[in-house]
Order: sequence, then structure tokens, then C-alpha cells
Amino acid sequence: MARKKEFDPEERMEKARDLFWQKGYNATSMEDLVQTMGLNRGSIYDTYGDKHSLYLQCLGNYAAEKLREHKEAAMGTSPIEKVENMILSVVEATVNTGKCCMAVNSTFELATVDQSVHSIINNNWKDIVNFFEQLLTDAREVGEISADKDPRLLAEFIAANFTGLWQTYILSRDKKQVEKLAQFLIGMIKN
Amino acid sequence: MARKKEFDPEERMEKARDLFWQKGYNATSMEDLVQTMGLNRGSIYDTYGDKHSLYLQCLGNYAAEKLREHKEAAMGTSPIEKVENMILSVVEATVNTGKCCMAVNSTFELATVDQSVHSIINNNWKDIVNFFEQLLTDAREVGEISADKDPRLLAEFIAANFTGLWQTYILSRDKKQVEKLAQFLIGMIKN
DNA sequence: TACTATTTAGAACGTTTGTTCCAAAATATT
DNA sequence: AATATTTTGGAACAAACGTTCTAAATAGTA
Repeated sequence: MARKKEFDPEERMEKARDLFWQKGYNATSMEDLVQTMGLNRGSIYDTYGDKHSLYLQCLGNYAAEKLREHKEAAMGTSPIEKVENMILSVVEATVNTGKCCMAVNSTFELATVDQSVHSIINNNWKDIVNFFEQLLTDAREVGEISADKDPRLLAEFIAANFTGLWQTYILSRDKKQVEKLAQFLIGMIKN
Repeated sequence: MARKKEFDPEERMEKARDLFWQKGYNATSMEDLVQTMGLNRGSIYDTYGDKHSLYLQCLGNYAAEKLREHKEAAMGTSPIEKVENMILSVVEATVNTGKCCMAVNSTFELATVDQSVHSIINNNWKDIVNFFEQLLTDAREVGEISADKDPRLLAEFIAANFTGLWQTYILSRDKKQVEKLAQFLIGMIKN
């Protein structure tokens, strides 16, 4: 029998993912990936396929992890508290790491021209909106938000606002600014 | 004396701008630009400088035109009506052309790594927010929005929501979906 | 009409791109 | 210890990249 892989494919993929996350798809070269992943060209092609295929795997990995993190952040004793904590957790992660959402970056760089990318992001987006919708439906049943509000629409509104928060952060690089906007959003949901 | 330019530099730049708008900076090659602008390589370099310089001019041109369009869309007999019409006009332009905001695309593709790009977009962003702020201040004085609302914060919130609307449109490609979100935003502003 | 400054078209430049290939190194089993 | 199988590092590839350069075409002036 032959050798086994000397590296952990998942671990090295995360290095690639972080690089794509930071630089974007087109600005990241194969040479960059070889350096950052600490792998040989051949090993990369053998393990992940070509650059585009590797990117899709990174994006899928990111999307799955992000959804998990959203659900983890949904702590609290009441549905609306869970929604609030999810929003605050996104803001916290953004200002702590200085990085915005890879899926959103990818939306604006690639989703209009790359069907595979669009599909991955859109599914992830729907998952997140669905999760919000469930929480908001619960919140309405408990009477935390008024009965005349549409949970689906509100869920989409919150998700769309994340993107607005990220853009604001990229331009302002101002932690407090983003926190203020998030609090404003939370206030709007509750009333 | 010598020849004069046979083409209109501004008109050709707009062709380049539309291409960058559609494909993004990195995915647009100099060869693409030569074809689309209908100009010789030498003429491009001579008139606009290198690719990056041409891009900055396109982005600046776009930003100025966008601000002008925003102000033009601010029609109405009352301040809040002007704000509402600005929002509706953005949605209309988006679903009619199928294109989102070039500056927002650029924000997520380049603004984190390119200082010149960041500067152009940030200034344009501030101009738009300032314009909203003025209208909302007027609206508050007239009593169209409640006195406890901060015009500046509300202005930033609306501007951030544009980005959310664009992202929603890219993913859903659903005119009605975006219009619903816009109406929801307008409702939130008024209450 | 001759002259001259400038634009024009496209060849050519050296890099960098993504990808493939191959010989050498390595390891789990026999 | 020998064998078999796979990984590994790096050379090699053609194509595409952004940019520069040159020679011919052009048009305003004298």
C-alpha cells in the first residue's frame, strides 16, 4: 500500500478560504495559494481540482460554518432576544476580525456572472432567512412583536441589513458607527 | 499643427465604465477594454493612463453621475416625499437595468485593499448621506418624522439599506421582492 | 503642396497566469 | 527488507496579462 496524505485537506482548505476571503477570487493567484496553503501545486490540483473548484469548496465551507455560527449565536430566553444576539454577534465578529462576510464579497464580485457561486450563496442566504423567519414567527406568537408584522419580510429585511452593516464598516472602519446602526435596526424590529 | 482627437474621451470612458461595472475591475482585461471602447491600446494609455488610472476615472465619473441622479430623483412637495422618491428611483433603476451600484460592487471587490478606490467611494457615500440628512432634518422640522429620531443616523440607515436591496436583487433577481423590501423600509422611516 | 505634430494600428515586450507533467521521495503492506 | 502505490517538489507549458514601442496614416498650418 501507499502513503497517506501528510496534510489535513480541510485545514489547508481553510487557509485557502481565508486568502480568497481577504483578496477575492480574481485577485488571488495560484502562486498565492501555493504559498499560503503550504502545498505543492500538484497536491492542490490532485486534492481540490482547479482554482475555481477549490474556490467553490472554500465558499461552501464558509457558508456552512457561517450558518452554524448564526445558530450558535441565537442564545437567549426569548425568540426576540435570540434575534438580537444574532445581530450583535455579527457586528462583534466583524469589528473584531476586521473582515466582512465572504459570501457577500462573493455576491458582488461573482454572483452575477457565475451560476455556481450564485447557487451556493443563494442557498446559504435562504437558510439564514428561514432561520430568522422561524424565530420571528415564534416572537410574534409570544407577542414580542406586533401581530401585523410579516415574519418573512422582517427576516429578509434583517438579512439585507447585514450587508448594509458590512458596507458601512468597510467605508467607515468605525466600530461605534456600525454598533449604532445595529442598535437602530434592533430598535426598529422591536417596535 | 497636428491632428485633433477623433473621439470623445468622455463618451469612450463611459463605455469602459459600463464594462468595469458589469465585469468588475480584475475580471476586465485591457483587451476587453480595447474591444469595447473601440480604441487602440496606445490611444487608451495616452488619454487615460494605465488600467488602474482609467478605472479610477470611470469610478469617479460614475459617482458624480449617481449623486446627480439621486438629487434629480428627489422630487416632491415635502421632504419625506423626496426621500421616498429617491428610494423608489433606486429600485426602479435597478430592476429596469438589471444592474446594481458600481460603487457598491467596487466596495466589496477593491475598497479594502485599494486606498484610492476607498477614497472615491467614501466621499461619494458621504455626499449621499449628507443629502439624505438634510432632507430628513427638514422632514423633522415640518413634523413628518418624529422629533426623537436622529436625522444623521436615519440617513446612514437608509444608505446602508440600499446596499441590502442590491444584494437582495442579485440573489433573488425578483423585482417584486425588492419593491416589497423598499416599501417596508419607507414604512419604517415614516413611523 | 509641403511640412509637422499627433493619432493611429498593431507588433512586440517581459511577466504572470492557470495548468500539466515527471522524476524522486516516502510509507503501509507483504 | 522489498515492494507497490501515492505524494511531493519543481520544472515546463501555452495562453493571457498589462504595457511599451514603432512605423504609417492623418490633418491643421504655412
